[in-house]
Amino acid sequence: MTTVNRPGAPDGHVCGIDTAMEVIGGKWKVLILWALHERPHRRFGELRRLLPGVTEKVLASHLREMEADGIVRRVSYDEVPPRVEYSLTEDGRRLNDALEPLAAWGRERSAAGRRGLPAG
Amino acid sequence: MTTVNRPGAPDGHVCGIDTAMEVIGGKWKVLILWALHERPHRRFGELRRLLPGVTEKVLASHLREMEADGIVRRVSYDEVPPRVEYSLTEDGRRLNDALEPLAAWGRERSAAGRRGLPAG
DNA sequence: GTGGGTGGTTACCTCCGGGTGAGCGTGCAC
DNA sequence: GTGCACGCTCACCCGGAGGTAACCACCCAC
Repeated sequence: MTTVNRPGAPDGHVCGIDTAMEVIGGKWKVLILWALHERPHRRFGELRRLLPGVTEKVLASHLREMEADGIVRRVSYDEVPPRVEYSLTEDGRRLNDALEPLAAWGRERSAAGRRGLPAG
Repeated sequence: MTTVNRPGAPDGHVCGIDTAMEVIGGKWKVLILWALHERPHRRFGELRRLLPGVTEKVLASHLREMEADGIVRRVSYDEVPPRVEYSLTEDGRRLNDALEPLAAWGRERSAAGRRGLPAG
């Protein structure tokens, strides 16, 4: 998603931002990242409860994509009932760190109470 | 877009990230931000040429939204032919700064050549 | 046997962000 | 009067991300 066909970079990306945007471009991905950052080794149902409104299908596909992107690690234990644990990879942790300034910006904006109002 | 109805914050946001994600959640918004960061006071047609593939409609609506979000300033000169200049507000500049680490992460990832491959 | 909890998959369907193409209103060049 | 450049706006359409709901396999508690 959000792939921009643009010359200038071999992979069609302009400035690294859109590379990152592709990775975090799912509706719930940053929240998953956040949940996994707060505490590593989250289980599927735990994540689902932490993200009220997400459906199993979407959560599962998001996690698959993030695993394929190398930012989430999935460990499945061969038990009954089945147990699966998700955690951040090193790359995922660095992505989360890179998101912190953005989060700070958002928090500032929320604190300032502006939610679509023109800036002063 | 990407609005998550979630308790815990008065505005339905969890951690500031999704506040930011809403603001930059358009297909071309980060690129507009980038173009406006490289040089302030871009004209409409200039931006269109800088973002090959964007349509007038989408560029216009993106700019309107960013203006409403207070990160872009729009100055219209009453001339013929009409001239409109776009620039970043202070908030927009800070947003761009907050995006830098993310861009660095993306550049690193591009440099590492991984584009969806599992992490090693 | 019925229900619950585990972590999914599958088949549909909805919704809206974004793409397409046209038109507008002005003045200048031809 | 025809066309162009500018910076849009409007009406329409499409694709895909995401939502809905059912189902699967397993075991335990009742």
